[in-house]
Amino acid sequence: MLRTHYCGNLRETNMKSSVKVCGWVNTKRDMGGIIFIDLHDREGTLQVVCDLEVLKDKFKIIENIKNQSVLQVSGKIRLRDHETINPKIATGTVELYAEDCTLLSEAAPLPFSLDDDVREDLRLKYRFLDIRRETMINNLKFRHKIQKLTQDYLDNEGFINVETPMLTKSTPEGARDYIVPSRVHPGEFYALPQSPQIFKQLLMVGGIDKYYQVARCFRDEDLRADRQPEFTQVDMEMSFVNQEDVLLHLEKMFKYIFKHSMNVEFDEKFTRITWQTAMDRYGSDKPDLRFELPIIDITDIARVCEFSVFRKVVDDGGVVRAICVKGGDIFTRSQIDELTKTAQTFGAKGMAWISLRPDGEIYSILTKYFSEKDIKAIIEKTEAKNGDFILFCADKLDLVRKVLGILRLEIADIFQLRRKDDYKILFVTDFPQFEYSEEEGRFVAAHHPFTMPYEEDIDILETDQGAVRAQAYDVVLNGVELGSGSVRIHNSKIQEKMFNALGFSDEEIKERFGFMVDAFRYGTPPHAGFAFGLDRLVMILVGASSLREVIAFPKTKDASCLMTNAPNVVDEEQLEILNLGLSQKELSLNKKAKSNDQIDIDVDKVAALAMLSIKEENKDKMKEDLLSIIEFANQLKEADTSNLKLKTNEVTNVFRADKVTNTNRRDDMLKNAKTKEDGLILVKKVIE
RNA sequence: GGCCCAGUGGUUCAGUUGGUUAGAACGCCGCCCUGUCACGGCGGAGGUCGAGGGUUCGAGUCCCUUCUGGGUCGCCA
Repeated sequence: MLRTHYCGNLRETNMKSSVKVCGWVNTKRDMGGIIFIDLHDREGTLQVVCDLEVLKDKFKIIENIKNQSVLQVSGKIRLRDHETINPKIATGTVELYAEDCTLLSEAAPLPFSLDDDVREDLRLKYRFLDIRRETMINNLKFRHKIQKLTQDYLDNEGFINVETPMLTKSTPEGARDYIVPSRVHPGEFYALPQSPQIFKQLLMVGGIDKYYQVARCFRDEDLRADRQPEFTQVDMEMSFVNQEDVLLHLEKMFKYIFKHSMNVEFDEKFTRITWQTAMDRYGSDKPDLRFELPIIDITDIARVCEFSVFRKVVDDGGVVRAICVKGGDIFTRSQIDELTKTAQTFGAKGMAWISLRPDGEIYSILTKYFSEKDIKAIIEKTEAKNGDFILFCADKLDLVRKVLGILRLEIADIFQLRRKDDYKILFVTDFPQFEYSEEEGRFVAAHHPFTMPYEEDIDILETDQGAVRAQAYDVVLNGVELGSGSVRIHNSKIQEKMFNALGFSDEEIKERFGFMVDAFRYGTPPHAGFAFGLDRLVMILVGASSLREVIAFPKTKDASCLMTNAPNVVDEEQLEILNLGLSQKELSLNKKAKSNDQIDIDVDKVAALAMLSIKEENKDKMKEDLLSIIEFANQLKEADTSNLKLKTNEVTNVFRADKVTNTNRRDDMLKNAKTKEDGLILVKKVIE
């Protein structure tokens, strides 16, 4: 047995017992004849006392031990003298008096300190070390807890955990898919699932009745702090339920999770608001209700006011809306400028405002455009009092909603109304069934094409698509969309209408989800479901500002992995097996000449790489350098370096910086490069 | 694809209107120390200032290009 206890779990109750612990050496305090070591494992830190008199020969192991080495220590747990108690650690009242020790693994100096805040790229490159930090371990532990609580809840409610395929078919109407080539079927591809949507519905047809899965999902879209290309959803589906049943289930589930993970209880029922209300009152389909700050429509006042800018907007079919900020008169000029800048960033032409001074004076650039009557009407409508600040946005409906929605959040931040330990969770219901896609010039499914519209809206499915409301709902926590779900269509006739409304031809229906339409002919229960992003929930609950803090091995902004260097180039043989070829265009577009890939030295390839790394407009300028690198590459060739591989950025560096004149640098690179083995880039000649 | 921010020994940072040999802390290496807990003391090594080009008598500092990472808009049913 390598150990009897975790370091972090030892307490006074373990006094005088013989224990064996293993862990990483966090710090060493060497007093000469006695050395203190903070030994750390996932449960915490324990002070180990190493006495020369006791350890004898083994003492030199401790004397020479490097930070972060892995050490096994056995000995007795002793109570610390009162004055040597360390209140900063949980084990602070005890210490391990070492009787024997073994160095299990020596550690090289770490590339960064585990105590410092360190550059993101370093953290990701050495993620295995980054995870060793207490906060990361705690985040992952917490994530596990949330996942387990969710599963416990669903298990208890009679849900069955079923796995669905990762290699599957492209999902309709969604984000871009990650695709996987098939060796057996040349020229054909699987898609990685964006969600198990279709499969879970087919499980309902199969009679599973209540299903859940902690499912990995993939979307090939650009990343954000709260968006990773692969992420985890807790996915569920139920048969013989309506929307109300699902919402009650979700409410119960989230209350269970919050109670047992955060010790947070929600006394009342979750707030429910319709999408329409959310958009009008808060300018967002995921409103943050930790504060109110509602958006107020003053279009009617604007229509007849004396300010021509507002009037014109209204005449053109736009709206004018306002936010009244209680106590907003304290805004400084630069804060107002910031708000205006935000409004403009999101497309507003400007941001009008009125400040009501505490003494009742009205301060605004609008005073000269507005009549006293207008201002009075606005103050009345927005219920503004002395000391308040009213800001306006006038434009098309969508833009006004968006801009005021964002300003609302920014204002809340100024007043620090978005506290991390405050949790407001709500349902947004009655999403529109369709939204108009400018890009495609047609209505597309707002949720997905299997979403059930309200009964009373079925008649207008094909005639007034913009007005159809779906039985679709989101769960929103503190302004973040946690997840969404819907009642599904289980009636072939309605499904057919839906496809028609979306403009699918019979051919397309058959090709894209023929199997599903077919399956629904054989007895489909009414069903509905939901899925929420596990990563996002955990992120919010641990108070992190990026998903990377709660995912063990996340990707960077451009969806690559700094640790493994994925994605990378595969060799020609693999491509051949898959019957894949890369076109010239792909080669120069997909930047396989990325810094971390490596290449065979070949005159053409080096030249090609050089060309790839230069922008078109700079090519003439760089021509001379290009000749240098070709010369350099030739020299390498003559030097019999057929197995030589270099990092591509090293190659470009050579050609840019050294121009083959710095022989020391070149020799260094040769030495360095020979030790690198993997990687092969297929760059064809692109200079013509 | 657009916009914004950052890049200075291993790490975190400082670096004045452009001006001697680029500093500090931690870490690392060597020596001393039997009650420390971010131990302490003495000594030492370590830097193409991300890269290239330009302006200048002179660039870490100004300009252009480029790489890397982050944030954001578009995008994300």
